[in-house]
Amino acid sequence: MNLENTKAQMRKGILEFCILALLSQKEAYASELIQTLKDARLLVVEGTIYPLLTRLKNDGLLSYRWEESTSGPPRKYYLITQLGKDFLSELTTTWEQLTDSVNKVTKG
Amino acid sequence: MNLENTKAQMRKGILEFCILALLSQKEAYASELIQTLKDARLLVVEGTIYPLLTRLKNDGLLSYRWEESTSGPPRKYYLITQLGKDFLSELTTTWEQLTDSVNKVTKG
DNA sequence: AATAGTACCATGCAATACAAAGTACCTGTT
DNA sequence: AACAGGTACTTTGTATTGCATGGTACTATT
Repeated sequence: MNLENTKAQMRKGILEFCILALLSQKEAYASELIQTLKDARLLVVEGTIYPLLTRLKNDGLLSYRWEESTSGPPRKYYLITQLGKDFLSELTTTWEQLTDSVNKVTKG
Repeated sequence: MNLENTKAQMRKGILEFCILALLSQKEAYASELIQTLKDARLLVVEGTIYPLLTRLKNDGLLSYRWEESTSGPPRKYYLITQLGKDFLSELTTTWEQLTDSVNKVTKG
């Protein structure tokens, strides 16, 4: 039994929620999202976020546009779609219910 | 993209936490735990909880004892161990930090 | 041209929730 | 005693996801 592993498991599923939430506030590219999440103590790495962004895009929740950068290769800015906003709304409810349930159960 | 699937992913890792928390309050057998979690709107099924309980037992976080029932087959009552209590304490901290981080990120 | 930094992408593995099917025990009815 | 129904525990296989790892490509600086 490994605490780090359990932490990783707890993170499962919430990244999708966090990323949609962040992109609903402001468009961003992958490295930017990683830094934002890192600042909030939510560790994410490239190998996690790139496939996730691609999946969300393929499902129509996100779109993207390329933008040149003055300090490196071009960046892929992701934007949330209307479908993404709708889904985010449902995820918000789900998250609230989940935390409520967990708190009830674990605080006896 | 499926909401039910995402909900299931969000549940990942927290069941371990919930079960340890419930067993720290009172010993219980699997069907009893399923009912308790169901009442708290945390759906769990047999195929999920039995392997989980076995895993927690194998890792020394739980122990169990058999008890005869007057209305069916014998029941396997699980009890939390000291190691389980220590682990639960760490999971509690992890959960609090995680929800705090998610709320900060998603509430912009 | 060589290096360092930034950004994106692909592959393979490990862990877990769940569906589904199966085993076993007990009680009550016929 | 045989059967049906309910309760409880177990096993197997699948899908999904987070992550480690390695790779590609572009830019700027030296």
